[in-house]
Amino acid sequence: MPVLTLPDGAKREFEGPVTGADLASDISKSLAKRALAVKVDGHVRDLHREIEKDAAVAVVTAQDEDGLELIRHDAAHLLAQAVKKLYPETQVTIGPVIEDGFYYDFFRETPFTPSDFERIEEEMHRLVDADLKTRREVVDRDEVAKRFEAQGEHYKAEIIRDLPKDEDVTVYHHGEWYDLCRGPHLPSTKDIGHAFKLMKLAGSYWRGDHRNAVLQRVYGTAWASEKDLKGYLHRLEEAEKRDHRKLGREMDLFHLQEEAQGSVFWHPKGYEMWLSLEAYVRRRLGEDGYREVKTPQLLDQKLWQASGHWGKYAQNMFVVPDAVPDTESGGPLFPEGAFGEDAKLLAIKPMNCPAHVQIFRQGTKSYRDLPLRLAEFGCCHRNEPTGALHGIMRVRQFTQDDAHIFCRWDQIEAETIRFCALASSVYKDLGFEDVRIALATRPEQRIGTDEEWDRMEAALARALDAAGLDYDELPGEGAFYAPKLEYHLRDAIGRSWQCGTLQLDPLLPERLDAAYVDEDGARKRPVMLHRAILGSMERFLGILIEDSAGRLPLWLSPVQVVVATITTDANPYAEKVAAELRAAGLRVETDLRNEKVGYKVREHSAAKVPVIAVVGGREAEEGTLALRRLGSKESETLSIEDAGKRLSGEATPPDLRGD
RNA sequence: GCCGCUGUAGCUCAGUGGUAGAGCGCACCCUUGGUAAGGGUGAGGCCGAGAGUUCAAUUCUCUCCAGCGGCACCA
Repeated sequence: MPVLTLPDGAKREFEGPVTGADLASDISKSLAKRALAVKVDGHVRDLHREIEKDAAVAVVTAQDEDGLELIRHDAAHLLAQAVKKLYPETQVTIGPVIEDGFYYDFFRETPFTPSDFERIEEEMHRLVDADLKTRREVVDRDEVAKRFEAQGEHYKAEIIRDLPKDEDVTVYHHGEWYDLCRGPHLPSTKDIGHAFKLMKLAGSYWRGDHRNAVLQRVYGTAWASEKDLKGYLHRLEEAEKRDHRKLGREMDLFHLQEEAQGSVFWHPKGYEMWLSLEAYVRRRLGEDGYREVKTPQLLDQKLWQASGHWGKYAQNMFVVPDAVPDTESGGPLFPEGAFGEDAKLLAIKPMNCPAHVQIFRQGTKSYRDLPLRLAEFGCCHRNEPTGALHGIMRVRQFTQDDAHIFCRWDQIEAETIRFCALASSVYKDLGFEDVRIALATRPEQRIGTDEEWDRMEAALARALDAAGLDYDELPGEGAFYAPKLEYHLRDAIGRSWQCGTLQLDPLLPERLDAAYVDEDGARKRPVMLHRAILGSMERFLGILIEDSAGRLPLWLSPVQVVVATITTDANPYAEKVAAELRAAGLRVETDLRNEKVGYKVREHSAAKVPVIAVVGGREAEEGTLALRRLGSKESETLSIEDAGKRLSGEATPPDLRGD
């Protein structure tokens, strides 16, 4: 006699075993119609499986998170079913639900093309209309493995062999087709509905390992209703509009070109933005006890060998021989052996830490010098795989807002608290309110004793607690020598970006022989804290552009005001206005072209100029200007002086505001 | 690096086995117009690079390069 407790606390008793479907129709007719599955003690189960025992239950519909997940999971199956029907030689593998949709990985000699989508989608719609009922079957693992093997489904057979031995192996039938699956599933293909769409095609690796076979991945999206699907497609369009590569071109901020793959050409406007951000961070660091340094780009291979980077990361470093290239003989550019064992090789720095240790090592350091905070807007090069490059977000040359804090073990906690406070304040100033912190702890492959790891992890965790910060733990994600903190920022359209980091490092001081003299006169090793707040200037500027959709806060806008004239008669007055606004500290351009003001407004609005000051005969006579804010149709007439005061107030960087 | 797609004017994109087109932008002229496109004229292209097939290749084939989307990577 199971007693089932509904979400509202109501209890229902049944004579004997009951299914989710029975439960739904017992509650209401309309619910029975909409029921997709049933949640039993927190686990989603097939609607037609029996509930034997007392449990907390809830009927799942398309309106629930769980229901949507089921729709997407079934849509993945539907995709596989359609593909198998149209292309029987294809082997199926896995098809999980992902954010906003699903994918399915297939193995196939001839790749799919986007033009296949139409056919596949058509077949999927047909299968939905066919209303194929789902049937769950618990099967014998060896028998079913053989069955898949016999059908040439070698990947499925491999999956079965690797399933945990204590788990039931289940197969789901949708009409004639069936697939190995843990479930649960919708009662029928009809319940998937028609709000799905195949989106894109990509290569992937079997089991995510690049040494394995290449699979064809088909991405799709699926929603509870046509309206939701449309909304999603609309959101994608909106995200495309804020693509920093597109806005960077439209706003004339930067460009990229073949001859400097993965490195950014910053245009005057883009660099204006960079300089504003850099100046802000420089002030914040200066106030917080950091000293800024500048270190060499090219450093001898020997230093990278000593630091340990050569062994582990050489394949991502740019290396040049310290030899004169021979461009005249037509033979090899460098003499034989220029890259050999005894050659002098220089590497362009991929990071700043070894160089900062060199500064620390100059002269004898006392415990009184600690903590020593060395900051650098360090320009680094990393030879990223070509496939990883992406606009200015993932580049080969980038500038980190890097710093290294050299301190004693007992200072780690205080330094971490201090860093967390600074990072939070910077993110807030830059408009990021949703910031998540993660503590990445000891990985499987690591050096050092468990006691040392306990000590390091505890220090970070204590610091976070002391700072009153919530954090998630990321077990196993730490560096091989120490744990680290990661800051993840959520942007205006909900994407998450890892920016800040704080990484403990007892190893590098050891390797590069950094030491200080302690109170008792003994020579001791400092600990290094590698830390960054923005991460990379390039990437962070990209994030700011996308987060704001190009509508940057006034203090970061490269052009803050455009003074646009209505007729050329007002040009001299416009020059006067521009000069006075510049004198008030604003970045101002004039638009004196012989064009209609509507045309000018349109153009500067498209270029995301935050303020347009329109001046004509009336303004010239009165000594005023008409301010039009980006995104507003209203304009406001002010005297030049008032406008200058007000705008320069608004354009003050957040850390310099009096309020 | 791997898989797929793409590469035509500054930008967005049509198009063709017989060496090219639009819109926007740009230049010049007319227009002096009050808040998201006034009109006219004109310049601008080794159709990503190399090889092959062909009487003939921007178009078909191959190789390379780059971009895009994923995968893998991200100290």
